[in-house]
Amino acid sequence: MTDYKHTLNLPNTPFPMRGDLAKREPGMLASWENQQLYQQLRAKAQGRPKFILHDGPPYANGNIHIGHAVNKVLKDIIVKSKTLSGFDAPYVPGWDCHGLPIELKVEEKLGKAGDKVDAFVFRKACREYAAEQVDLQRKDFKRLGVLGDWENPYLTMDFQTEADIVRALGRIAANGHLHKGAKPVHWCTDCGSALAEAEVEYADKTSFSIDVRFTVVDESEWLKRVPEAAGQGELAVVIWTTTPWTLPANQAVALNPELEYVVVQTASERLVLAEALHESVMKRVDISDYSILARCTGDKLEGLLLQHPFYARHVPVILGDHVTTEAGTGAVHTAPGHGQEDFVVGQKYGLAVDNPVGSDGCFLPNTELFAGESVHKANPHVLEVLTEHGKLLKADKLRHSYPHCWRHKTPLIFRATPQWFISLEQNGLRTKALEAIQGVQWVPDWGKARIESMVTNRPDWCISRQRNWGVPIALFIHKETGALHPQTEALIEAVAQRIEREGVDAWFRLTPVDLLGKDAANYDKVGDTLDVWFDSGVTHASVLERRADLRFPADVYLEGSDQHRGWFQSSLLSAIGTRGVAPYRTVLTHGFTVDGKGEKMSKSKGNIVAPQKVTDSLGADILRLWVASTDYSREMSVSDEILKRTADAYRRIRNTARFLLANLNDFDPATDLVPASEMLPLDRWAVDQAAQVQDNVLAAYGHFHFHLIAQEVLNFCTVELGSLFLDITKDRQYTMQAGSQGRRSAQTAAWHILNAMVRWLYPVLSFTAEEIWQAMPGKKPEEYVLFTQWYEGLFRLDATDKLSAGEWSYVFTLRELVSKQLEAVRVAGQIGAALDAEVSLYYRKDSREPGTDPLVRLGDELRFVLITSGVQLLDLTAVPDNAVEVMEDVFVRVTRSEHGKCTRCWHHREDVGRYVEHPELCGRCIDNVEGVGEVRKYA
RNA sequence: GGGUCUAUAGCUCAGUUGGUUAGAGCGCACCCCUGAUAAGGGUGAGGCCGGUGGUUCGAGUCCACCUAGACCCA
Repeated sequence: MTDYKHTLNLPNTPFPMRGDLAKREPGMLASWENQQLYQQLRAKAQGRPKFILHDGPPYANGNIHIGHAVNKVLKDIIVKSKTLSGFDAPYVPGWDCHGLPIELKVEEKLGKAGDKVDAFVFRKACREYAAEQVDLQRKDFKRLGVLGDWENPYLTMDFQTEADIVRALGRIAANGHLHKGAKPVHWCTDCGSALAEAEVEYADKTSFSIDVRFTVVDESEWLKRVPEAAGQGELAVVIWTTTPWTLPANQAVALNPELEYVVVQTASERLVLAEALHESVMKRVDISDYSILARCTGDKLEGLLLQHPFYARHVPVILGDHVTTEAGTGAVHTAPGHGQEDFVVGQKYGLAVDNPVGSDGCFLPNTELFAGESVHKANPHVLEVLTEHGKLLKADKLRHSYPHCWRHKTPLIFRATPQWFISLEQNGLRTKALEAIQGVQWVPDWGKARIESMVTNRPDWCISRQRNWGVPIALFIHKETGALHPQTEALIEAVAQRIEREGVDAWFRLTPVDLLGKDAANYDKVGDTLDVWFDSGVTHASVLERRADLRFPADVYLEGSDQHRGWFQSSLLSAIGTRGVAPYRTVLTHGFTVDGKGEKMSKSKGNIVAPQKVTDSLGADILRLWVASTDYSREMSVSDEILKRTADAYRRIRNTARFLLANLNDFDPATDLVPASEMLPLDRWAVDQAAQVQDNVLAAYGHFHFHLIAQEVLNFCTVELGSLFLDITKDRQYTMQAGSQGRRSAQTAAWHILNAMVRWLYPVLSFTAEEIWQAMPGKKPEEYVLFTQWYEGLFRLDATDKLSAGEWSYVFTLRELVSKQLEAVRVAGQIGAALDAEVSLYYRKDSREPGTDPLVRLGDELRFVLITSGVQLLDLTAVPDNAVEVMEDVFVRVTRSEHGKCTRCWHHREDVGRYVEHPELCGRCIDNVEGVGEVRKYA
């Protein structure tokens, strides 16, 4: 048997079937870095319209987790797709570098600042620690294939940035949003200091548990609202508390507006309690003989006045959702100076934030009855006083979980201390922010309602921290009046200039005389630092406005859904507070990453997927494809199975590209490209399909619907290419003469498709797309995919085409039906490959006029479309018994071909064996091997 | 406990303004090919559309409640 294999144009490519991504991606990254891909791109994109995605800074502590990876990859996809859309889309990554978590890490090594170590030394160590963390995280982010200005990121601890943060504070003050107030914080009386949340630990403690009467001041007012409450003895609302020492600071009693309350008549008095709790309370206070006089919901009682149990003052009934029926009486003693919830509800009602307790935990000298007593020891005295006034209904002890100092292990108290706030009301910040929210596009749209309700309900923003590692609240306040220095704006600028040179230490080093001269004696230098949310919140000023490659406002902010409370809000409020407009045009949100069951990841569950592990085993492109395949607007599930499916999809896409490349191995677009008008109809159809896919892909990139892209491209690879175009054109690719029009036409289609596809893929599969690009034949218009824009060489079928899109669709439907019949015959053992078979189609003769019937037009070439050795078109009247009706009045009969098999093209043809020179070939192949070559008109 | 959101085949996702037997790709099973070969082609089996009520001639789509999960609060 003669070997004709060398006469075929078989596919060939060095592009490997397996990506080996984990091993090869790092090399590609190194090469891009050497070539300064990002910097080159910036130069190329100079002058194009800008698209600014502003990076929300991750906190510079700890390894990156899968949520970070999702966030950065999504940003990268956006930046790259916008670049391919013709924008100049810079990406400047950032880090959040100040704050408590870093301080705590440094404390572990050095001890507390001002205690074991000097504050300046401490801050230096913090700066060094943060820089190390930035390096670690940067390495992991880069490994994901995220392209950006990694050598020149923004850090909130850059001197320039620190200075700009102070300036932003100055603008907020100048615009009248700053105010000084008090707020309850966890306070350790042994430390003499506030504690952060992370320094608080919970332990069991035995406390007093008391029920106290708050007697109604004016019973007639009460009866107007609840007439049935008329009865015997005093009328009192009962509260329950475990901290008797907070009663001197009481300012109100809170009820739940929707909860049902009852007035209970006992032998001697009337008590107001929550309906749901009255039985347990009456049992606790040992009263069994009682009846219910009246009932009403809490909202009916708002504003009524009660008598403070031992001071000569009246306190109001207020309403709050925080009141529950879990414990107590359903009426909550409210001391805004001693409780977080009390403080918040107190702000709503304008209650005084009274704090009669000093930093040493003793009542201040002017505290009536209790002056000088330690709060830890005052409880029995409070009980005595209550008893004297006849207000103590019941006293008991209770063991419960209570916050303690992590160092001293002593119980903490809540104590209001002076703090700086950005006021939501005093200069209309809330109203302006709510207005600005209307002008921003929120994606998904429920993000708008979410931030709206948060801005509507949030209390003033407490921006001060009593900490060392942070940007200072660089203000001077008058020793007597507490007012800001009249020259605050100028002073802030002077301080900012020093910070620009020396960092935040400049402030801590500064003595007031340096700036204020002899006026210094009248002013105090504020020692607090800023909440780190302020640092990151004002990056619209310290980064967007400051850097020449960026601009304010950003087009897009993109973060996890938790940032409606965090960065989206801190950025909005600070931008409104400094310049009156929102810092972003669009806010995109992504969901959190969960496991395969939809549950959150945790060490204890052992369901954590680490991005480093994925990149080191499957590769970054697989991780990126997973991100792109997942609908990020809800929770994003990852598991081993999901990643395995993702890797499957990747292989399909990769192999499709590989096969396209393999068929283009001898193709030079400069000389071999067939003009669109001269391409074969099937090839034009394939390009038309690609054009449709491109429309969808570009629309999806535009709407940030990346998961549709992954589906679209995979489907295209599988169906239009794998099942149809590539399978059908193999015959032409392999058997026709290398330079024939039929083969060059197929290659031209493959060329167009590959050019389009490599760009669709790039934003997601950056490594693989670049690898494809490098493997493509011909002279490239650009060295890197990212330097190009979406491919414009695709086209749609039009009226001049020999077969319309609808006709192709009909042909392929018929092909599917024929396949089913082929399968039946194959399973029956009569054929193996489809080329072993011949097909007869029976249908109405009147429907197959040469001009109207696409099958008749295809003629003999229909056999190539069906990949069978022969096709006969016959009239319905001739249909034999063994034909199968596959659609109405269309019958198919599949038979095994009786002809010899051409060893070259594998078709079974009548003329095989007829030619002496080549007894194993069909006439078509002989023509292709040594004649002028076959001509194809359609497929 | 409150607010916001989610729930469609084993997996990832489509399902227009409510309208026929709920779709795709992957995976799975089986068959074929061996000139894409740790590839490729074909056929097929998989869904009480989270649950229960309701509105409607008609509900995966609208409403209420419930369950599970996520985020933010408390």
